[in-house]
Amino acid sequence: MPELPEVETTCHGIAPHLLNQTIVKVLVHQTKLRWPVPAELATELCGTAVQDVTRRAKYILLRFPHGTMLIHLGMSGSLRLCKPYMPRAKHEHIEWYLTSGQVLRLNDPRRFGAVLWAADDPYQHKLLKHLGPEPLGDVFDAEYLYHVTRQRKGAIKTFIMDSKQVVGVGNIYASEALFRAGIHPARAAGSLSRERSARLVQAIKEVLQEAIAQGGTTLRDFTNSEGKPGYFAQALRVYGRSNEPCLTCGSTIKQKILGQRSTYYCPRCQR
DNA sequence: AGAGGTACCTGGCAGC
DNA sequence: TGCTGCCAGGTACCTC
Repeated sequence: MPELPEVETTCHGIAPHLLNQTIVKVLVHQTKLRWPVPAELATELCGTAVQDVTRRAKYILLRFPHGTMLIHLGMSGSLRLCKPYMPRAKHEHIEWYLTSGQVLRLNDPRRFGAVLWAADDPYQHKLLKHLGPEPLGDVFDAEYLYHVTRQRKGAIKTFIMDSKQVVGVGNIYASEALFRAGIHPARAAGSLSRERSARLVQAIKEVLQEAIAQGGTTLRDFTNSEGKPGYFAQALRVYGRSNEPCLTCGSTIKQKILGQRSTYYCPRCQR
């Protein structure tokens, strides 16, 4: 579930419920996420208030007076606001009790997600420090993409999924953006012209913005912070459509593995 | 430096 | 019904 639009949707959904709320209690039921959940999380947060809720790449940042909590949803994570009397669901590993009477719960079946603590500037944290520009920001433009892809022989799809180059482009939206830009996913990144770089940047921004506007993708079970599904799944043009007709030209959508990830494309529209 | 592979983990599904 | 094998939206880290 969590690609950038899902994380943005989650962030947006939880922010009003968390801002200025004091943490009453933290319960960590499972410390084994991608990295061990730091012990100070359960102690240091109590009695302090959430000052800000922001996002950097796919990390959700909750700022407190004395540090920042980083939450990554990994491959299967979700955050949900509940009433304390609602029974804890399977895989709800961490609970943050708020003065409002609500509880924020982290559910993550595959446990690829992470909850970390940054006492100092979170942007200097090891995991955030080397991230590339935000895909929806001004830094990520045609000239940038053209410049950083020069001499690169690897596939363009793998390149745009590399968070050191640009963050937030996951497997689904990489396929979708390349389809919209008419670029074959296996094409060498360095072979893109200025014009095609511009088209790809535009397509990435569009596909992400549309998905955010519609509340994220529904694949198997994505639900936003209120438990409602996203509605972008129906807008996917190539992802998950192998052997179905291309919506533009009618050719058969192909699937191949690139960088160990399933990739979908139209062999006629994408060159 | 860049490219490619591996690891972390559970659940759902197809096929037998 | 139950087993096995495969696949899944991320990404840090390792080796070549």
